Amino acid sequence: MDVLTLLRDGGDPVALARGLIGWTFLVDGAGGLIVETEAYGRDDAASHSFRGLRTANAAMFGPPGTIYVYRSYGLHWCLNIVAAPGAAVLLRALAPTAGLDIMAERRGPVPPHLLCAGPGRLARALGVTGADDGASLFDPPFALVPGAEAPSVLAGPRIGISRDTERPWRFGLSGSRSLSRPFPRATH
DNA sequence: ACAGAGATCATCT
DNA sequence: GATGATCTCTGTG
Repeated sequence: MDVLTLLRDGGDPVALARGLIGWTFLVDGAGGLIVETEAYGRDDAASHSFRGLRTANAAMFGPPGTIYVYRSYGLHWCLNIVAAPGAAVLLRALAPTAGLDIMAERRGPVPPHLLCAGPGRLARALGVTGADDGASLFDPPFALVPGAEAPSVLAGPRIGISRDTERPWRFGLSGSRSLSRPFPRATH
């Protein structure tokens, strides 16, 4: 099942998270290669959707392709793409390829490979905020460009969670320097 | 290189 | 009152 079919018909967030590695994500022309993602399911104790529909997580229950933005630790914004109602993919890191100047402006003096190396950094660099919550991936300013070929993808446990910590639902582009953290016990 | 703390707020207990 | 799908800065080895 390819990414476009998953996004059109809705489907497994794990398949979408893995499939998005190597694609390019842009907001207003700024962004880069998706090098790190995480999947969150509907019946997944680590997921914001686990306790059901709330005002803050309503966008996560929208149709496939809905943008779900939440505030993390009271101060960062993090961006998800809905795979199916209650299931989504967290975009954790990009390798910057476009709009480096505007992203550097938003992020301050950091090395280019760290501009989007982490979910909070990524949202900051792309200018994504709570105002984007509920928007559609298929409409401007968002854009998703297919990857060239099947990349080498690493998998490992998700980061920063305290429940269902062992599911290998974090995915990364092998060899990328823009990962938020390395994959210690990485598997293909 | 690694560890710890502070920032900051909606939601949950 | 505690807890996060985090980041940055600071202190120490």
